[in-house]
Formats: sequence, structure tokens, C-alpha cells
Amino acid sequence: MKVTHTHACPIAAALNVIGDRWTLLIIREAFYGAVRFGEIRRNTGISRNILSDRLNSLVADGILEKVKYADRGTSYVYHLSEKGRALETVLGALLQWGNEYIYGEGAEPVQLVEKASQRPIKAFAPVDSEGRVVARQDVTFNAGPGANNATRKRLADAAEAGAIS
Amino acid sequence: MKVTHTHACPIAAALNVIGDRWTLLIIREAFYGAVRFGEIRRNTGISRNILSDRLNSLVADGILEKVKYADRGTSYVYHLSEKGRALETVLGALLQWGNEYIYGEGAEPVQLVEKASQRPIKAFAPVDSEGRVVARQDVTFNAGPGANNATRKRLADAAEAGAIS
DNA sequence: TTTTAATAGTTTTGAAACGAGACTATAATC
DNA sequence: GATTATAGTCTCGTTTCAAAACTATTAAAA
Repeated sequence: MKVTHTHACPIAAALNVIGDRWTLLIIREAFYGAVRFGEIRRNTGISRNILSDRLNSLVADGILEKVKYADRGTSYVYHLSEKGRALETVLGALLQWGNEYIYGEGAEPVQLVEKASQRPIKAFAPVDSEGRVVARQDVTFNAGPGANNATRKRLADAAEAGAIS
Repeated sequence: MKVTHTHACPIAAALNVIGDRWTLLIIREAFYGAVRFGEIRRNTGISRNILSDRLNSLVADGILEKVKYADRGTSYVYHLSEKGRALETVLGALLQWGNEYIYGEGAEPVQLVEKASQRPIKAFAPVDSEGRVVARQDVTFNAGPGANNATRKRLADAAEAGAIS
């Protein structure tokens, strides 16, 4: 499947790479330090053929790197590249949302916390280039430098529809 | 499909709700203000039966609300609930990642910007309950109040494996 | 009041993706 | 050289998906 339609969209582009039902869970495993085929399988329940296929895709997309590992038999470790580690924000946003809207306060199975204080992370907030937090209602979508005509029209229509933030 | 295995996980729980290939794109449309069946279809290319199914699920999950709309024929609008609007962070994180690692600097089709200054949002950063930004390397996973034994063991193993950060 | 047109679906059918289990390949250890 | 652990591949039945035809509902036009 290829999810792109009239206008170029970084969200659609990202979902084309990591938007299937298993890929983000595999990447979660990589963050948890589960970096071997059998380990990922045990921790997720994904079937062998699909895991094999997804790992190959993730390596091809530059998100994981496959490295020979000294152990019994044929064995490898899959490490996150920088591109893969950058998905931490996506996983973090999903974790926060799952905690807040599925499990609810007081029932969170896993939390992000500040190491030193052990205090939970509250949210992921947009920050500008100086690292300052920008309020949600002050953020909007705009056409970027790579916008094509379809994208510009789409965003103009959306703005007109009173959409967004 | 049901993605949960040994340990309870808010990421897996979130992906069970919004983790299929189309759902987040439908929610993107809602943020863009495209809130009618045909509109979403035109903007995404999703087929009728699947869109119908996903919209029903999203309404059942409390992410969208279906409201009668006065217009030609049978027509409805789908509005984001608070639970749906809270997915802004997930979409934002995907957008930033897609811009940075797929399109690259200078080629971003769509950007998040601060309304007043029009300056682009740089990233989504973890903030604590006082709204202070916490550095990435100071954030880790911990068992939450709702953790079961499998989850505790999983996180302990992960910490031991030198994972996370 | 009947007809037309626009919208939002449902149904059907062939294609693609997925899941489970059997089987294979590779290499370190015994 | 045999054994064993690991990481796959292959096959086949099931499920999900896509595309197109068809149906239902209702506001506006005639």
C-alpha cells in the first residue's frame, strides 16, 4: 500500500515507513534493548515471516542496522540508527496518549520519568528553535519550502475551513 | 488483530486503536478540517468500505463524534473529541520526523509554525508537570502504578540490558 | 408533490497481506 | 564430525483490503 494522495505530506510519508501494525512495536523493542530476532518475537508475538519482512524493511529504510553478533549459531543484533532513535518522540507521544486516554490516571503500566527525580513526564510540547515551549493554540500548519501546488491549495482550503489548532 | 503480548503497554494499547494504516490519516484530515465522508475520501484515496469501517471504529472509540449536517442529501460531519484532539502530539511528532528524515531540511512540504512569528516548530520535547523541558537523556521508562508483574519484569530486563534513555 | 441530484454509505468479488507451523541454513560448541 | 541454538524461508489456509456496482436518504428543483 502507498499512502499518498493529492498533496505531499510528511505525516503520510512517515506512515508509509512506520505506519503498519507491527513496525512501531518492533521499534519499541529496540528502545527496550531487545535487539535480536527471537527476543523481538517473544516480546511481541509477531510471526516469523512478518518479522523477517519488517526487519528487512527497517534496515533498508535506515532505521535499524543489522550487525553480526558473537553467540551460538547464526545470530545478529539490530541497532537503532539515529533516524530510528529520532522516533523516540513518536513512541513517547503514543505512550502518553495511551496512558491518559486508555489506561487513565493511576493505572499507567509504563511511564516516562525524569531519571534523577523519578517524576513522570507530563507531555510532549512543541518547542521553537531556541528551545522555548510554544503553547498548543499558538501552533498551526503552514506550507513549507517543499510544498507543491496541491499542498498549498490543501492548506489554504483547510485554513479557510477554520481548521487546525 | 490484537497487539498485546506478555506485558501491558500503553504504546501497544494506543496502536490497537490508531495503529492501522489509515486511521491516523483520517485523524489528520479531521485536524485539517475535512470532516465529511467524501472529503476524507478525496483527500486520502481510502476506499469507501474501509473508510466506513474506520469511521465507525473511531466513533466507537470516542475519538470522533458523528453529527448530522444540513446539506444536500444524507450528510454528516465527524468532529474530533478531546481524546481525538489529544492525538495532535502524535501527528506532530510524525510530521517532524517525516520532514527531517524523509523530505529533509529545505524540502518540507508542510510545517508546524508559531502563529504569530511564523517561525517553525523545532521539535516536540518532554516536559514535566511544571512545564519545564526535560532533556532527552534525562528521560527513561519506569513501571507505572498500573504495572503488572510481566511489565515489571520486562522493564527490569530492559534496564539490565542497558536499554532505554 | 414528484423528480432530480448529492451524499453516504453497503455489497460483492478478486487480490494482497497475514498467521501458524513445518522446514532449512549457518555457525559456535561439544 | 555431531549437536544445538539462532535466524530465518516456504507453504497454505484465513483475514483484510481495494475497486466497482449498487442502495438508501434527504434537500432542492420542477
